[in-house]
Amino acid sequence: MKSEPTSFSIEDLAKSPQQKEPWDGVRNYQARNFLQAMRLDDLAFFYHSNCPNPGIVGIVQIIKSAYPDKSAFDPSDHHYDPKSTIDKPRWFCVDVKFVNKCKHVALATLKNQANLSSMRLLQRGNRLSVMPITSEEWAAIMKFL
DNA sequence: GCCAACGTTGGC
DNA sequence: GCCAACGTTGGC
Repeated sequence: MKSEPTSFSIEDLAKSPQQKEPWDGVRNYQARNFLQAMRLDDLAFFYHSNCPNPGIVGIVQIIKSAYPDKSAFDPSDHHYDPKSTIDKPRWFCVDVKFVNKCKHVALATLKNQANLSSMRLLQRGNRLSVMPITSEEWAAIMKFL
């Protein structure tokens, strides 16, 4: 799960009440589908994007599976989408809980790993803010921590 | 700030 | 349905 640290960082999540937040504002169909594929208690890496040192910075846990994203209903919200209604919600979010901050694993480090070359995060033109990871990739990255 | 990649919009 | 225009993402 990717976030720009200037808008929401792993530190922000750690400082949140009960260290949990809805992961809302996702407005891409493919990313939405990945959110909906998440299951209660799944773990995810928290990735800092669009910053001086992009990379994995921590681990979060899904503590509530996909439910309608209220920010799409709010006209004053930056992520408002009039095409998403309470009766027919188009966008969804999950709740994530802070698990830990980990050693920073830089994007460059991930790119240097031969066994991670097929990682979705590393594919050309990837722009999804939420994406799946294989158990093999997860295990390989855990060895850095 | 630049630029490549990609998604969305809307005219036709 | 095609495609140009535009907006966004995100590494560098």
